[in-house]
Amino acid sequence: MEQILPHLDSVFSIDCVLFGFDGKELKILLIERNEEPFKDWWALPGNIVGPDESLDQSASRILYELTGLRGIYMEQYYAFGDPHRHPQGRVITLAYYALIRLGGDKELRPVSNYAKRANWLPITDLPKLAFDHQKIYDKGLEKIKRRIKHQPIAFELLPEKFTLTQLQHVYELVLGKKLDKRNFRKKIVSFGVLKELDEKQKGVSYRAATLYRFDKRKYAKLFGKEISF
Amino acid sequence: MEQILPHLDSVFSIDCVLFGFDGKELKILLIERNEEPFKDWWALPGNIVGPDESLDQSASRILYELTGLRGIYMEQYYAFGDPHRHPQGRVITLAYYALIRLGGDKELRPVSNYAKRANWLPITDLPKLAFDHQKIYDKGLEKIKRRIKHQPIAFELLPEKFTLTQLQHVYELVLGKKLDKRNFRKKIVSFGVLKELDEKQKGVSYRAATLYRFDKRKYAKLFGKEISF
DNA sequence: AATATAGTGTGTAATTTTTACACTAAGTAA
DNA sequence: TTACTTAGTGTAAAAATTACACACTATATT
Repeated sequence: MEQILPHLDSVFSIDCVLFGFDGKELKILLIERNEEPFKDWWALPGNIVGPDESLDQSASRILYELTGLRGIYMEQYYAFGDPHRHPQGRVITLAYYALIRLGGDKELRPVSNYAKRANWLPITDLPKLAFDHQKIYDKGLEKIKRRIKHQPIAFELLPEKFTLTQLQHVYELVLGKKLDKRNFRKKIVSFGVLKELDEKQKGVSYRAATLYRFDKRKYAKLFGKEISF
Repeated sequence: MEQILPHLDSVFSIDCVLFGFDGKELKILLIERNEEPFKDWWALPGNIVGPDESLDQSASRILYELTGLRGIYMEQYYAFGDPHRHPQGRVITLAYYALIRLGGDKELRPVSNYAKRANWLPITDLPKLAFDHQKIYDKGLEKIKRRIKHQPIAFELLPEKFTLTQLQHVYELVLGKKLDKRNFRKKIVSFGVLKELDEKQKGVSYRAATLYRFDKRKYAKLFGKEISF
């Protein structure tokens, strides 16, 4: 029923669960709040949707403002709207997730005014979160667990060139279980979306592994066909 | 960023894609609008979220108001928020779907004021829809196509007691393709969530089929394990 | 130069799952 | 009794999944 537009007080926000991978651990970006309510608590970064933005644009802007990153795969996954989720009024929030490779080159642009600091914290040891952010995070993790089985999102967590072992490591962390090396390789290669490079891994004190790259062109051709883990 | 609650004009609505099955066709419930904009167009039923409702509660209320139905499996699936999706202002809408068995017993309670009429229309022959409702519907259909492969939602479209042929018919309509009878039966029975009844189908002019019922208890036990079509 | 170390990279057999496919049985209607 | 219509069933071939172990290579250490 959209033909009547009453004058309402309501706030619509976006919260982001930014999953980061540094080669070792899965982490999420949290901010330490500097204002009431939940002053000094850790919270998911989020912001209010502007009047002239689409939701995806808004999510991209928010991600950019908080991290300086652009061009990251992001997707909305759930709306949270319990009337009491925010102590100061009705705030409906739409959750997005993003997957980001951490470390090395680009560091995060320091984050704004409303937070004391921002930090990447390992998901294995998260603090208590403000508002219903634990719920939002839980649902986000659940979502990427499902999605990594069917869509090529694991590559977003890795550098452009990566080894099969690194890729397997990402799958294991997200799915929360060990995978068999030979079977993993067989399957992931059989999808035909990896390009084997001539290059080898550098800087390791053991036999260097072959580097691969995710081949977007090949993946585009497969579209419609489902990958399945 | 939820600590500041500015005074904003924004409207948050819910639109429902109600899929109905009458034993033959898949249909959705549409209303014919009686007011500008899009007067005389067909549109998805929807309404504005009340200030003290959770989103799910709101969706249930809206479904109830529009159809008189309660206790229906509903799920939110996507938020649509293009700034220009509504010609009169910013309206962000959250889409829900519901699956309903039509016909026989309970008829729809006539629907309110803002629509000339409401009607179940077969999805094979839909009219042009108001606003971005075609997009909302498309995404909804896509969603249940995915979901019917992994979750027992097909049963919501059928009466409590149903035949395997009817069940197969539902899968075929939703997935949009023919399935092999023997393989379908083998698989669906192997999930172990159907209870075979002593009863037979009635009122057909040919051999009557055995009736089955979806066994929620058995399904609950399987939880965690994934069904897969 | 020899050795220790640590991760890379590979094949196969057994099992399970999926697919393709056609006829008889049962009930109703004429 | 016959015609009609749908119910209900099995098997063999192909494909996918699983479980499983060792030799190779590069570097670091002595």
